Parts: sequence; C-alpha cells; structure tokens
Amino acid sequence: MTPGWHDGVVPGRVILHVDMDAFFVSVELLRRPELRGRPVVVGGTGRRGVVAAASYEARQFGVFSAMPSMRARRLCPHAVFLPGDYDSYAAASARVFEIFRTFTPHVESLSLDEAFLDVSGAMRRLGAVGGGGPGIAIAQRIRAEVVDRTQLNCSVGVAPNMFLAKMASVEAKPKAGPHGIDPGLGVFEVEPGHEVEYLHPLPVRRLWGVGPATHERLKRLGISTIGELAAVSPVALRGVLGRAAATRLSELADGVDERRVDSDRAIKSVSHEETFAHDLHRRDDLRTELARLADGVSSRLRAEGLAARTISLKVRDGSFRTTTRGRTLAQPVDSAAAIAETVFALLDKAAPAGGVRLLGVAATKFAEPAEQLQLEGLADQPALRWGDASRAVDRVRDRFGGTAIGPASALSAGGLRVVRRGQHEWGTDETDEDHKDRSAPH
DNA sequence: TCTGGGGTCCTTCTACTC
DNA sequence: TCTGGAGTAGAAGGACCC
Repeated sequence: MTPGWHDGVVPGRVILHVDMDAFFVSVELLRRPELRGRPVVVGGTGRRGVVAAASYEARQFGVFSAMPSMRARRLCPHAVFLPGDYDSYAAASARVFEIFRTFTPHVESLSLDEAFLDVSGAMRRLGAVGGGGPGIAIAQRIRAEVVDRTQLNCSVGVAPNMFLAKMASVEAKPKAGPHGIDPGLGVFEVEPGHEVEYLHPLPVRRLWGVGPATHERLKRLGISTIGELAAVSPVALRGVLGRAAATRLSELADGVDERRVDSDRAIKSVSHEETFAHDLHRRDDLRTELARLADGVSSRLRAEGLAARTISLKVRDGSFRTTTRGRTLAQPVDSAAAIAETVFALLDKAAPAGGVRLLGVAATKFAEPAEQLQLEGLADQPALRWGDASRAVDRVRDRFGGTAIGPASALSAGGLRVVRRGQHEWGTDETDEDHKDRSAPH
C-alpha cells in the first residue's frame, strides 16, 4: 500500500482530464448503429460549413475537425455526412457529467465532451488502492462506468495538475492514420516526479497556448521542443511573446500549473454569430439578421438571469476582413430591442463596404439585471421599458416553443427565423435559403 | 479548397482624469 | 494657463481553445 494517502493524507493533487472519443459521431452511432465501422463526418453540410467531428475511419483519410466540409468531401467522398444535432449532444453530455459527479463534486467543464476532475480528496472513499498509481484506478472506473451507462467511450489523462492531465489524455486516445486505427491506451498517467522527463522531448506546439502564430515566433528563436523552451529564461521570452504568455509558457514547460479545478465558473460573455451561405449586400437584410441575433443573445441572457453593459457587433466582409465595434451603455440591458438598437448604431459606425459574410452580436460586462434597477427607480430609462415585453416573450416561448414569437424586425420575406444556440454551430446549412418557411410568423 | 461558432485572455492604443 | 506623467477604463484586434 502506498504510504501517506491510505490514512486520508493525499500526497499532492490527482487531476483527471476526461475526453470523450469522437463524441458527436459516437452519439450519432447510438441511434444509427448500421453506420458503425464506416467513415462518418458530423458538421456543417453547407458550402461554408466545417467538420465538427469525424469517426476514426474517416480520420484515416485525413479528415479532422475544423476542416472545411467541402475539403472533407473531397478527401473522403464515400463518408456519411450528418448535420450536427446540438441538443442531442448536450443531452448526452449531461448524462456523462452526471456520472463524473458521482466520483467527485470538483468537475470543471471545458466543453460538451471534455472535463477536468479533481479526485485528490476522493481517493480513499473511492478505494483507489493498488498498483499503477491511485489515479489510474479511478480513471479506469470512470471509463467503465461511462461506457456501461451511456455506451460512449472516453480517454482519461491522470497527472498532478490540469495541464499535464490534458497532455496525458492525448496519449491515451485512439489514433488513426493511413495505416490503420490504434485503439489507444484508454488511460495514461504522468507520474509525479516524472513531469519534466515526459514533457521536454515533446514538440513545443503541444503546449497549451502555442497556436500557429506563437509557434512561428518560437521557430524563429530556434525553439522546437518543450525542453528547448524551458531552457530560455522567461525574461528573454517576454520581448517576443509578451509578459503574460512568456510567464505562462515558461511555467508550463517546467510542468508547473497552479490552476485549480473550478466547478463553478461564471459566464463572462454571451454571443451569437452566423456566417451566411451567401454574402449579404442590402442594409435591410443586415438589420434583419442583426435583429435575429440580438433576439438570440437577449433570450439567452434572460435565461441565465444576466444583463450586459457592453454590446459588440462583429462584421466579416467578403474578403474575410473582420471588424468589431462595441459600446458600453450607462445601464445593463437584456431586451432584444435594446441590444438591436445598439448594434444598429454600431453597424452605421462599422460602415461595411461590399458584401457581408458574417454578422455577430456579443454581450459582455454583466451587471445587475434590469428588474433590480427598476426597483431602484430607474424604470424610466428607455432601454429598461422593454423588460416587461421581453419577459412576456419568454413566457410565450416557454409555452409554445422557441420559434413561436420573435422581433418583428427579424421578420424576412421567408417568415420569422429565431436563433438558438448550436443551430449553426458548424456553419449555415446550404438549404437554409430554401427553408425560411420552417417557422410560422406570429 | 477558402477559412464555423462560442468562448477566454491578452496586448495595444487612445481618451480621460488627476 | 499650459504641459507632461501616471493611472485607469474602454475599444479594438489578435491568438488560442474546443
């Protein structure tokens, strides 16, 4: 028995990173088992869609997530392409997270299919004794429980901190290449005391926070491995990467990550954006789409009990140039009308010339919701008078569905279209232009 | 072959106040 | 009254993550 933790004293932290394997595809295969063993791609089916997830059979042909769907079709024309179904994935995710919470309350969600679990305090309760490290035993139990109760597979990384646990789960995952599919280890541990030995030979691109731009800068410094980065002083890195990134990457390269698993992270922004199947040119069309997006953002704000002081507009033109314009308001707002009014003004400020490929609306800097302010005698503020109307809209939607009512300004020739989270997660479907009548105007 | 959506965090620049 | 520095907040954009 390992001395130290059997009597409740846990030597150091034990963090797990659980990553579902090809999650969206796996959920689809539960209801379409006849597709098992075939290349399956989930994502946007339109001309501007991207791949959200690919089965390992599809990955053998070089198809990966975030790849344009058109390219995936060329690489693997015999694959089955399915449109994403956000609601189903969210429901499956909720079931999986429920299982995680039976092991520890310290669960931090990273996305629908990934989470960190701090099991440091649960080792004795979970009976994690035996060879291979105590975290390994819990990781194996979680995997077994998830597959038993959901028929979905996951890979688990075990380590003394979040960053290393995430690195470890990558090692544990199945891998696919031109020569076949390697089912992977399922569980991989970076043992305490062996962090640097594990990390330093790895390519620096594997570090959390090294994307294409930072990778390019590091290459110019002759740094290609994590070990080479660790040998450079943070002060020397500052000039190239900035103070924050230099400090963070230097620590990570030494295997140091002090962050705690946070099971109660607050939302900091709510946004909706949409890339259109065809660029928009008419100002009326832009305002119609902005009204829809504003309605979607306001609806989510109220569902979360939030109101925002800063409203931002994002415009991407036909040449892929992106502009953002924002305005911080005197009072927080949560109504579609107030948000739309603000982004209409910002649209005039942004003055996009030529076609518009994407529009986005974001709400940040959350404060007390309008109701509270009304109590404080501020109900005569124009933006706040919409509060009652907004809550009436919420009640209608609760009763008759999300598309039963919406802003008149979002009414286009095809009828009322309402924004819902996940609806265009992976790009607008090609057929959207042809199916504007799927929601009845009110 | 053109390049999604929803987030977070950081940097830089500018305006404002003291 | 003018000028400059410090501090701060907001705006905008970039980079990164899944």
